[in-house]
Amino acid sequence: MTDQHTTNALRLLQVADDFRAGLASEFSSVHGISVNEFILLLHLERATANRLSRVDLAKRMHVSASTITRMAAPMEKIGLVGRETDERDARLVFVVATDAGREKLSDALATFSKRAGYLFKDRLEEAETDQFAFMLRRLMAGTGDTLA
Amino acid sequence: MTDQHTTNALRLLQVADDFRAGLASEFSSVHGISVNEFILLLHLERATANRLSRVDLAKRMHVSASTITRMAAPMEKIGLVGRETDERDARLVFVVATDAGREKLSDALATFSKRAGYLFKDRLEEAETDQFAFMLRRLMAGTGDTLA
DNA sequence: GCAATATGCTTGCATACGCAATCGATTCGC
DNA sequence: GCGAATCGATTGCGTATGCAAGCATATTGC
Repeated sequence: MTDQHTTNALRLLQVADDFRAGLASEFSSVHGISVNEFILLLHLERATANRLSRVDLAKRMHVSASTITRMAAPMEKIGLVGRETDERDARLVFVVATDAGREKLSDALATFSKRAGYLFKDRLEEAETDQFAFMLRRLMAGTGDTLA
Repeated sequence: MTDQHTTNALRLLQVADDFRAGLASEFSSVHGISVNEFILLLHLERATANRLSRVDLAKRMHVSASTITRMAAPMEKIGLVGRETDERDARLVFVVATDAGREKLSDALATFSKRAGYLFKDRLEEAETDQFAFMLRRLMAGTGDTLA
């Protein structure tokens, strides 16, 4: 009826949703940011010059460009990100991480790693962890501009 | 800097998001339902008597009870689910899959399986697929009432 | 038994998001 | 060079969702 691939996909979604839900709760109460804001900051950190254009961010995050515009606005207001323009192309508006933004990311990343530890530790052997990483990387093949 | 667990969690979210995004697109255009509506139907199918209370669905789906109320309304209107009450407890309102709902689920499940195939086929060996399933199942330990 | 508490569901309000239209800026065709 | 097409960003509108309040029903404490 349901083949192994189907089962795996269902489990993948389930595990990811569970993890994200727990993360959202702790991010909200401890760091005052959403998971998507965390991911936005993470993309900025890993980008050259700590900045990315809005459409670039949108593509990487699977959201629309308008979402980036609206997500960046309050983050600008509280000083997590700034705004820069391109000298060559006046259409581009970069989102750039500020020092406060990088610090917030660092704090949130500690929470993220802690919860990642909860998820994997005691559930996978060390060799399995490596193998899991290897398999996930292959599943991401063709996905450009990933975070990990 | 970022340990293996952190990397794996990031990749897990990334792969799941990618898969969900592609699925949402095809579900919307081909079957006229959202991914969450599909998952709701899937929960009903796997429940005894093809029905679940709203709070039960909410817990399983990581959404609030109000979301279930609002999600079920249009699905009732187009005949995918029905409404039943409990004789013992008048507070309970069950969401129950109709024949049309089960048929819709069956169609959507074919699409789901096809895309699951795209994701895993040619990327994991058969032995790895089994191992992936095994690892995912351990990662779900403690998560009650799963779909797979 | 009855008041107090808990539970299930719904609804008002606020927030997050996508799509389509729009505007300004750039690039292309010729 | 210049009009046409393209591209990046923003905004209006509709939809989806969570939280908190409200309401009806059950359960519990005494």
